[in-house]
Amino acid sequence: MATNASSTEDVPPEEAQPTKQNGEANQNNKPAKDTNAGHESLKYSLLGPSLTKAGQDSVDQSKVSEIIYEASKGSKFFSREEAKDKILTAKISHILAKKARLDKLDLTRDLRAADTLIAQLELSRDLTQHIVHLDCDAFYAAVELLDRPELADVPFAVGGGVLTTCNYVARKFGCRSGMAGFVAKKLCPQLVFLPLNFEKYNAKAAEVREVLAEYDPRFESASIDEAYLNITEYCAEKGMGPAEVVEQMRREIHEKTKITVSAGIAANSKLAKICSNMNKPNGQFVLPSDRTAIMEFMRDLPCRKLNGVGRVFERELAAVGVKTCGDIYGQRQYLNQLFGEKAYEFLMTCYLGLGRTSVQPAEEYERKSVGTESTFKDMSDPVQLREKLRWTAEELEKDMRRAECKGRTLVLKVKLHTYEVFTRQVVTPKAVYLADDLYNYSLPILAKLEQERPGMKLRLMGLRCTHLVSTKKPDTLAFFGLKPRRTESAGSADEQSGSPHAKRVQRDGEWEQWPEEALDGYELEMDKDGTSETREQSGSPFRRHGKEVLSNPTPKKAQSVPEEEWWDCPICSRPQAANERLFNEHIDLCLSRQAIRDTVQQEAALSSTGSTGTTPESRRSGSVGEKKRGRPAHGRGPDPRQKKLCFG
Amino acid sequence: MATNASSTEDVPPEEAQPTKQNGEANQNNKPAKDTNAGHESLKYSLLGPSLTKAGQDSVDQSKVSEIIYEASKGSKFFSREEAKDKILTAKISHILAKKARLDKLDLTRDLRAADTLIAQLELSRDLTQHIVHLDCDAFYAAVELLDRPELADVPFAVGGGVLTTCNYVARKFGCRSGMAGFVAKKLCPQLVFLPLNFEKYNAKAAEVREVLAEYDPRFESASIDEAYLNITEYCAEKGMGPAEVVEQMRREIHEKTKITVSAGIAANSKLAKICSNMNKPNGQFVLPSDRTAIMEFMRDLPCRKLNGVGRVFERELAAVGVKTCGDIYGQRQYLNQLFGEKAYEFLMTCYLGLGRTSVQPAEEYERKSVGTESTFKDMSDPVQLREKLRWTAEELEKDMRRAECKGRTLVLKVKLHTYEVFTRQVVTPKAVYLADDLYNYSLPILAKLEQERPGMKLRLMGLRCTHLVSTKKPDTLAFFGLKPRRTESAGSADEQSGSPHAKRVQRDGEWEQWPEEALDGYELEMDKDGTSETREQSGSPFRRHGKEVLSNPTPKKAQSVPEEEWWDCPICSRPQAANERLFNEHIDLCLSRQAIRDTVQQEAALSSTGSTGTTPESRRSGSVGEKKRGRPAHGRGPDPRQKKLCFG
DNA sequence: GTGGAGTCC
DNA sequence: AATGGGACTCCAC
DNA sequence: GGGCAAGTT
DNA sequence: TCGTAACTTGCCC
Ligand SMILES: Nc1ncnc2c1ncn2[C@H]1C[C@H](O)[C@@H](COP(=O)(O)OP(=O)(O)OP(=O)(O)O)O1
Ligand SMILES: Nc1ncnc2c1ncn2[C@H]1C[C@H](O)[C@@H](COP(=O)(O)OP(=O)(O)OP(=O)(O)O)O1
Ligand SMILES: [Mg+2]
Ligand SMILES: [Mg+2]
Repeated sequence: MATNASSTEDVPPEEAQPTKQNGEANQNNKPAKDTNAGHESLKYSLLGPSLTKAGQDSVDQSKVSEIIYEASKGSKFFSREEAKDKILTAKISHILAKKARLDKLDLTRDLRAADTLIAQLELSRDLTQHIVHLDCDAFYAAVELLDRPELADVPFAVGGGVLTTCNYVARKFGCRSGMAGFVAKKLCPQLVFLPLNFEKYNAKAAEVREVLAEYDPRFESASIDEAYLNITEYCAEKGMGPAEVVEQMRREIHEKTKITVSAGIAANSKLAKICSNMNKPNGQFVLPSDRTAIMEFMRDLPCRKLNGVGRVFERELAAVGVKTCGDIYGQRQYLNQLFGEKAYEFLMTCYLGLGRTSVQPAEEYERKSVGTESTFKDMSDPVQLREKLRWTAEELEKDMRRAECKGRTLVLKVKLHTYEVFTRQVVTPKAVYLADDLYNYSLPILAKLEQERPGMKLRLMGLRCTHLVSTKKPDTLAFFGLKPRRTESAGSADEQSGSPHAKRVQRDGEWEQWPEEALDGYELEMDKDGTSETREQSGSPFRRHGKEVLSNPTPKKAQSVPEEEWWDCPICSRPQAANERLFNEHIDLCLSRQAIRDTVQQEAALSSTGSTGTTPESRRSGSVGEKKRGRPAHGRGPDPRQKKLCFG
Repeated sequence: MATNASSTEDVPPEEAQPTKQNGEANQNNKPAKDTNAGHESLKYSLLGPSLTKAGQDSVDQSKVSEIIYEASKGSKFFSREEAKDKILTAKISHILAKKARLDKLDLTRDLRAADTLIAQLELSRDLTQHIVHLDCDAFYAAVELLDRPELADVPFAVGGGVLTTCNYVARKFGCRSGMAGFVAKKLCPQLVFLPLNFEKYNAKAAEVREVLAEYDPRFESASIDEAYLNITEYCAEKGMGPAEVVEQMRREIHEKTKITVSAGIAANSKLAKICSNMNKPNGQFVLPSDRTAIMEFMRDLPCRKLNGVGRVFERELAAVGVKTCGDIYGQRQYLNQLFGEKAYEFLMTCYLGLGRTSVQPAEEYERKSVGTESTFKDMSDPVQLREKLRWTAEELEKDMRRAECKGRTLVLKVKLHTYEVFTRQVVTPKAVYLADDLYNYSLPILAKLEQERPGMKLRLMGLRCTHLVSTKKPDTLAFFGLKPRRTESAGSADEQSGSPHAKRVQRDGEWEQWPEEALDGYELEMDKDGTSETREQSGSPFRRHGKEVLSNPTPKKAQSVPEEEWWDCPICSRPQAANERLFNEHIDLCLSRQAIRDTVQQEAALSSTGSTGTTPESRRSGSVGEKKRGRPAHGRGPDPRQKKLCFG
């Protein structure tokens, strides 16, 4: 139990700087402290990705770290982590070297560029909106607790092999999301394991959203247990303050759903997200919409708290002297060169505490991929692998049906027994979704992989479709503002096995049952003392905790919408609004689809604020919808839930 | 007469590289070749700014250079040029040093950024349009020749102190635009000097434009003697090829106006501009709208031929190994760091041979400044200087009346007897244009300047208004497409001495006569043997060869336009369309005028192609006007005549 | 925003 | 003896 | 566009 | 009890 300096807090270890001290150590030809220093960062890494985000601390991280380290030592997983840690350490010293070389250069240009950017960004600051980020407390655990009230005071976790979450009792022991079950058990031998019940979580999530819609009908579901709301309008109408509104909302959620939520209230979504973690669980935090208050808040905020900053980036930043967001300013002249344009701009907005002030329903975003993957016992037999691929393809077909789309490229993913991951993709001659197609097109690349590494032993296989084309009718949904969901899609346009199969049950995110594959059935039900050790079954078709795009529940009145006519694009076969000009525009667009897509994307990235790009979609907006200032009704933009490092 | 290597052609001298050779020379402590090397670049510089553009060569530049050098030697002007040359040489060695330091760095990121940019730009290539650049041959000279046919075969120039142009006979002697008269006389003792007659040039220019309107009613006047046309439509309608059309057009111009023009035909305006110089005079050149043809054309094109590349940039580029546009590619990883974002992007588009394919009438651009300046005998007496300032202010008032605008900031410019130039500006508490105001507001900054440099001796004084506010009614002119000019502006909105004084005579660019200031009258008429050396009088109110925005002549039918109503913005006092939404939008905008202006500007610069910014103006466009593909009816954009290095 | 430099006609 | 005038853009501060 | 690393829930 | 699954973005080649 090495009680080294600064290891009782969840702060990252100091980077071993190539200083004189280190040089001296090398002179001795004996890296005395190096073994230890190596452990430092590795141990920190082993703490897992969800470290600071979990909210509750007051845990002796050094003990936790030690236990995890001991539990992990020697495993293949550990080796892999070790290797990655080495690589990262090398990468960081490379960064530092580059910074040193950069220092010899004249950086005034970069400095001024940064200041210009800051000034420009500052102009875009909007403090007029009240954005709320809501996050359910220990969500899966909370849901499970409703059915198992006796677990209220005992530490328990949801998920077996890896914890998806655990209750706050368990967190006191150091248990966290993403932690291996057996490690958690070491940390907390009394820990109870519960299996996953996605239906329940989805149903509960729907209940919560039901309440949210009253406060902002255009709220944005950011994940199964999170949402953003813009309550500016609500506050104005009701003559209430934001904190007051959120208290009421949280009370109402608690009453109606019996679960507790935490909330952050701030001028933009990035800040709100950070704030929702401040008073977890069952609390809320208001960051005043005041420039200096925001700047001070950011100044002392550890970078790791930022939404796009994980273990790796945290270490890299710390190495160049950036630990808090306030530190960013002092290093602004390096950041572009060291970390690239995107990260640089992201960090700038973070330093300033800027973020999105728009909030848009999830169904206005375009899903970009559908996939499935599973872990299994090490496998190298080619026949078995083909069986597994077949099975994976069938799983994927189900998901594709549910998603109502096909894919034009197929990605095969494998993880070796060493935890090395490889992916290989093919573009299919046509958009596919049937298991047969998925299998037949992915088989060759699996074969090629086998050839590349003969006798490879797999622990995971996955398939994913990208370059999706929707088979849903309401492709242009967003153009006309929030259209109610009952499209029912009696489509004849894309007859190719049109799968009018997927009917959604209203508002609980369920769908018609698919024939449950009878499989390696571990239908485990863990008892409370956690003795019956069963492998988690993650192959259930209800395992979704990924992308499930549901309409926001309509709060009161259902608005009526005229029945539109649709024309199908001969190129992409997506239905289009029956308007000649628009249709032609779309075809033009489609003809150089990818090219234009890339261009637009890059442009959007370049021009940070306001400018709307050139797609016909964006051209269309502006005539209908909310005229609420600062909350324009966007057409399908990028997915704001994702923490793209880009501001906006 | 030093006949040094490579001095018989108009190529710039080699930069004295800081190579070993140079280092050795320094060891000798005797810069043996340095004196010579210094002369090289200085002589080249003395050749004047309009070197390669003049078109005709086959002149022994070494002789010319030598004569100019000898004629200039010892003058204050020469000293100043010498000093500037030194500074530039130093700057270039600084650039080279930076490049060397850059070489120690990892430039793969910059390299890839450049390649990405190239790819992106390539996507925007539009080869579908036929753009023509027309340029009158030796324009002023050609116009003068019509009245003096006996000068056909004798070398003559227009303008006294400095030649504005000269005929092609004179050019054989090395005479050029911008050359000092006395120098030209040394080069060509027989040279005849003619005084300027701006009325004639403007009238003739209008005649030419009359013809142009038949071929493209939306042609763009780029200067008094140049225009861009998009003849794609015309070609299609008439079933003629571009070369054929342009031949016909040039023939027609020659028949109707008796002057000859040269033309370049290419896929975009940048290329067309270059091409119009290829077969001057009275010739045309077609660059095939074929990617590889264009790339090859650019590959061997000296950078100096590019519209934004002058003497200085040419030398800087040559120093880093970029002499032709093809050379740009090899150095692309350095260009951003060495020359800045704008120059970098500009050079990239040049390497690719890309440029604007849009052409828009001049009246759709917004003038940004109005000014006047004049050179005089060295003057340091404060009283005289005040008189001069007073006179300048009065000149400016006239120009402001003609321009129908006021200015919110005032720029005083002085040139010392040493040719050093200084400017000082003030923002006026309100928009001004009256001579009294101009004088009273600029006097303090003149005084301050006098204080800064006691006893300063001036050779030039100028005043310029910027941040203009128009007092014309049709502020929103561009929104409704090309509106005919007869606005007549019986304005009552801005009553403050509304100056309904400026009435324009139709289509010849003249305006009502202002009381001619009786001044130091040198009403010179030079005789053909050029013995009577008189100082050019440039103070005439008809001296305009600057910005005179005239409507394109309407080719056949005059379109009728409904009489609009105008509301005046309480902030900027500019008239606005009488539409409540638009008006409110405008006011919002005005309230944070500068801030937003800057933002938009920067954004426009950032997002290179297509994206349209966020001003209400730009939002408005798109519903009316040409639906011609690739020729969108723009709202007031930036002035494309100006060679901003930005691609667009 | 200010001042200087470069560019073009 | 002696080197223009109007306008615009970009950059560094 | 392919492959991979990183981040988030 | 034996280190998840689904999804996105960004960088590099
Ligand atoms: N690494 C993970 N893998 C799979 N599922 C996860 C993972 N992390 C979280 N989840 C699931 C389970 C969580 O209950 C749910 C919401 O996550 P999150 O909000 O981050 O934590 P939490 O709601 O469980 O606790 P809290 O928000 O109180 O910290 O998402
Ligand atoms: N410094 C200057 N350089 C060039 N032209 C100038 C200058 N000052 C005034 N002008 C006027 C006179 C020109 O006739 C007119 C058009 O210029 P420009 O087209 O460049 O040359 P040009 O028409 O005289 O000859 P050409 O086009 O045949 O080379 O602009
Ligand atoms: Mg949560
Ligand atoms: Mg000309």
